[in-house]
Amino acid sequence: MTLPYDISDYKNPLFTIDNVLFTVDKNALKVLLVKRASEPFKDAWGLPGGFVDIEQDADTNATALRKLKEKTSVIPPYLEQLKVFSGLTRDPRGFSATLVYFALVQAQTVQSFIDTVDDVKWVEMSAIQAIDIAFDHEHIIEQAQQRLVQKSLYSMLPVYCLPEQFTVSELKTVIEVIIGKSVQRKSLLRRMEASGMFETMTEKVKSGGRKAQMYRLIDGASILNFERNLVI
Amino acid sequence: MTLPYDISDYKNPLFTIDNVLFTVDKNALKVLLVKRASEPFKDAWGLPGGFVDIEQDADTNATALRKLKEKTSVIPPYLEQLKVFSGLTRDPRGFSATLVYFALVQAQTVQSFIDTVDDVKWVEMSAIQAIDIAFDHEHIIEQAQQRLVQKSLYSMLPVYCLPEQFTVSELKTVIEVIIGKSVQRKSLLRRMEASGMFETMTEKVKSGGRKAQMYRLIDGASILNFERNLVI
DNA sequence: AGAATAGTGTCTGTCAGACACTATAGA
DNA sequence: TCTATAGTGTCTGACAGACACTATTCT
Repeated sequence: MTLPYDISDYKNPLFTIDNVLFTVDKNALKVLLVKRASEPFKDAWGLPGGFVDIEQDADTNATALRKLKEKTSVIPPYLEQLKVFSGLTRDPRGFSATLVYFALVQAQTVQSFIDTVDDVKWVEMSAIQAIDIAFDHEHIIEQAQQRLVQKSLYSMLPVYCLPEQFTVSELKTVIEVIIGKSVQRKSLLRRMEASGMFETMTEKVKSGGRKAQMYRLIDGASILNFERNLVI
Repeated sequence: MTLPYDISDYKNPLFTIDNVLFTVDKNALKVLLVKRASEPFKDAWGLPGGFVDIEQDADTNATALRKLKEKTSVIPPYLEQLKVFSGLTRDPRGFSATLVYFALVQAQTVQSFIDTVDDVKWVEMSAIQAIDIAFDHEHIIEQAQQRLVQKSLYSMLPVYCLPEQFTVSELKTVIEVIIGKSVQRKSLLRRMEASGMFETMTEKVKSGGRKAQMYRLIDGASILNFERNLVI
């Protein structure tokens, strides 16, 4: 089928994909940064991303996942669009628009891979200011963090920073690290029960005191949005 | 400053902007559609949008507003990104990505302009299926509606479908049309008071019974997100 | 037994829903 | 006065926060 159109007829803006991949590790929220190998901002740290490969990627989600897999060896269990950042001045090459995705992963599953390369690293959010960050990526990371905090107040999104099986206390800690405030264990349990998203394992795990019940996300369960926020 | 890059080095996807502009008029939620003047989908109805003009638009928001102004003569008081829809098959010209914005406007302010042209019209959401809609725009409109409903449960966003001054009953009606469920007047008043977003006018307005208090958004007040949803 | 962590019972506070009540305006 | 709409008072219900209490495991 030949159509009388050609993409190159239009002067398209530079269109890219970037990812803000978060994890919680050792009681800190961390973001994945990549050392830029080429200009602009060569040798600065930036978000993992790149151009859509229209031969290879079914859609922009596929691009985001492909780029994340390249840098971490893993497909993250949670991915959603944050927003598009655009403008004339954010990229020295001219008008650009970058579609930013926001993703979560368990630190453990990617740590060993990242340890083998030196152009990819986890950076604690509290240490971001000290790093030379490319483009407007620092601003983008802030926005992504705000979204993560907000969603963690009305959903169980933080489970994606945990292994498949986890205890209530582990979930509690991850949430507290993300939202920066302590949460009542009781409130969490009520929500876990009400959501119907989780199932209990038959084995319990030792934890320094009484053995803890293990939970896991039920296969295919989608993240439920609660009708109230946790109170900050 | 010359850099060793050229946008045309990369085979960019087709990148466009589309708008889902909603209003509430005569107890119905309506969306603005435009008759397509050219292929693909010539003569079908679609969302108002087009290409970024990198000479003219400061960013993609500017593109969205420019396109909306072209079709309605008005800059809508509320605009936010919905999301990017992308893929190989959604546009016959090849891989495409469209950044969709979601906007609200008061029906009155644009009605007289729209009446003068015949390629722009408001369509009731309940009548969408009966219309020949271009691309995946019907799917996009559904997603936008879901977002509008959701946000209307925890914010006063629907005020942007009203004139500058309005009564509690008017706001109540607009919200009920959007979320498709009745709301307690008392709940609304509590929220209006608690939000601090509104101020009362000194004059009241007649309404068939007792005169009603008029309210308006305080200048520069931003939309507050409540911590609970209205219950559906 | 003592320390540490897991888990429960239950009271309070906040705010949405419900709905009866009062207030005011026009016919 | 009757009807229509505006606006208030106040009870209930859902659910988060607080925190004391019990349970279990290890040393």
